[in-house]
Amino acid sequence: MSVRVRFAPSPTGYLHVGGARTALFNWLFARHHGGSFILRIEDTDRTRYVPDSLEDIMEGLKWLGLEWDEGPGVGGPYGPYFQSQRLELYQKYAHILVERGWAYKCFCSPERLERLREEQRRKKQPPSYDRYCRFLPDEEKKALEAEGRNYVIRLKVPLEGKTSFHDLIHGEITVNNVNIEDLILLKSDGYPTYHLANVVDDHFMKITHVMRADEWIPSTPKHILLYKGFGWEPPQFAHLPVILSPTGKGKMSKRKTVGPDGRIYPVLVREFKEAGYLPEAMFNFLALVGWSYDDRTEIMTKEQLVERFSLERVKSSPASFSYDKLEWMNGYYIRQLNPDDLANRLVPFLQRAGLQADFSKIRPIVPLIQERIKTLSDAVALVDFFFQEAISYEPEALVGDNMTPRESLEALRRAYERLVALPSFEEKAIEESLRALAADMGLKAGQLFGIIRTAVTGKKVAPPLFGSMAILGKDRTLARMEKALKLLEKLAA
RNA sequence: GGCGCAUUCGUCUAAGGGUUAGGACACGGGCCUUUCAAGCCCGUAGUAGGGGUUCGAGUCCCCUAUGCGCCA
Repeated sequence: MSVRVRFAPSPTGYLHVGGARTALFNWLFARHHGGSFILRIEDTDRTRYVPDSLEDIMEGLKWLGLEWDEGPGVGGPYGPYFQSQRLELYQKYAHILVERGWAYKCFCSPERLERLREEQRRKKQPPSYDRYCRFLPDEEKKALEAEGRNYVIRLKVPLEGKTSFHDLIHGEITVNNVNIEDLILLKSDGYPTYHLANVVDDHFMKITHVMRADEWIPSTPKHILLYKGFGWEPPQFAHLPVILSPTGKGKMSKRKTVGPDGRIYPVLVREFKEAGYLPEAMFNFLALVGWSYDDRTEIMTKEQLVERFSLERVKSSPASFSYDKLEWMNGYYIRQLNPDDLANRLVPFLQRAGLQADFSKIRPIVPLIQERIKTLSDAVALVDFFFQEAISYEPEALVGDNMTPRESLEALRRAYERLVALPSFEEKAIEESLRALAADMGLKAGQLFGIIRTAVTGKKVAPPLFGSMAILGKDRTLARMEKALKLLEKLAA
């Protein structure tokens, strides 16, 4: 039997890294086994619906390269893939369960349930339904139904015994049935709860492996009971470790975007994209959250990950999300890009920052910055001076290390004269000329170049100087130096 | 509160009962160097605590602690 797995998000929020990792593991598992990856939308909670979220989820998956074989947009033989379009199915099967004696109608009013909860709270008991309607005589039930009273359908959980299942990651998990309450399967408005819809869909969509986050472990025994009630073979379960925020406190998905240090920490896939992370780096990084290949291999292509992925090597303990490591890996992936590719990816980031950038202008700059950026957005602060007509900086920054303003002025003036006289404004020629000048003047290279760097780029930290000057061109370089000379004259006066 | 899951360097992880407990990120130092990076070399640092089982425990069992999650 071929492997069929699904990612089943609710359109109640944008795609976050936790969801993305779950989707990724499902996708890897499917591809590894030559099976199918299905996208199913669990949109039965109308109150929490977030309008853009469906699009965001699909875009996020596509950005990461997790294309689905069945689901929205592509269809498939087991649709529809929106739960809101399958309501009759859930209703039908809820009632089948009632007929089979595995579930019952519950007519308890919200008021009675509230009183019950109140009382349990007072007695410090765990709140749970007291199964009042489960033991209601048939005639009474019929009467209530004839009256037209609203009802929900609840699962008739065995009053004793244990329910257990084998988890592919955690091993045997067992709970006592007394700890499971008679959960609602079908609400009074005819909408299913998560549990019912999930089990019915997984069955009819022929899902073979359910891979989802750890937090669903406590629900799984309920699902097992449902499968039993229906007489269906349950799928295999694999509960993935949760992703914790970098502090290790709390789930990553609940983390706030702005950290205590004021920095922006993305949590949504779209935020990572906007921050300039590469999808291939995210893919590689996310694969390593809770899974590893061996004791040393970390950089892996998509193909290698598909080839190597296995559930046996998924950890059972939670992992906290390391922005440091992601940044490093993203930088690594950026360095591996071919320069044309990188230039293309940089364009939108520079344009969004207000720079008049296009491929032809950026391409020559790429070799100067490729190994200096960790995210695509890092490039902005490094290259803005290429695109601005006027650059600004503190005049004091023009003074060389261990030099006076007067000495700095002299050095810059002589540098200017040499550059004016240069027949070719090539990187190599510029460097040779200025190195010779430093030697002539008895200056350290860093002293002279530091002055020029500020004059030309307006920065203390910038891409390699001579290459930058060559790209900037003779006219613009000299104009900036003239401006700097004036500033230095004032300082030296 | 009840139930569940988890615990190896700061972080991510490796170690089919027997290794000087390995690698990566981060951090520190050095080399290279026009700044910053990148690259290379070196280093700091870990089996939560306590009991067992065993010739031998990071690895198996129990307890405690702590963290996380689920149910309201």
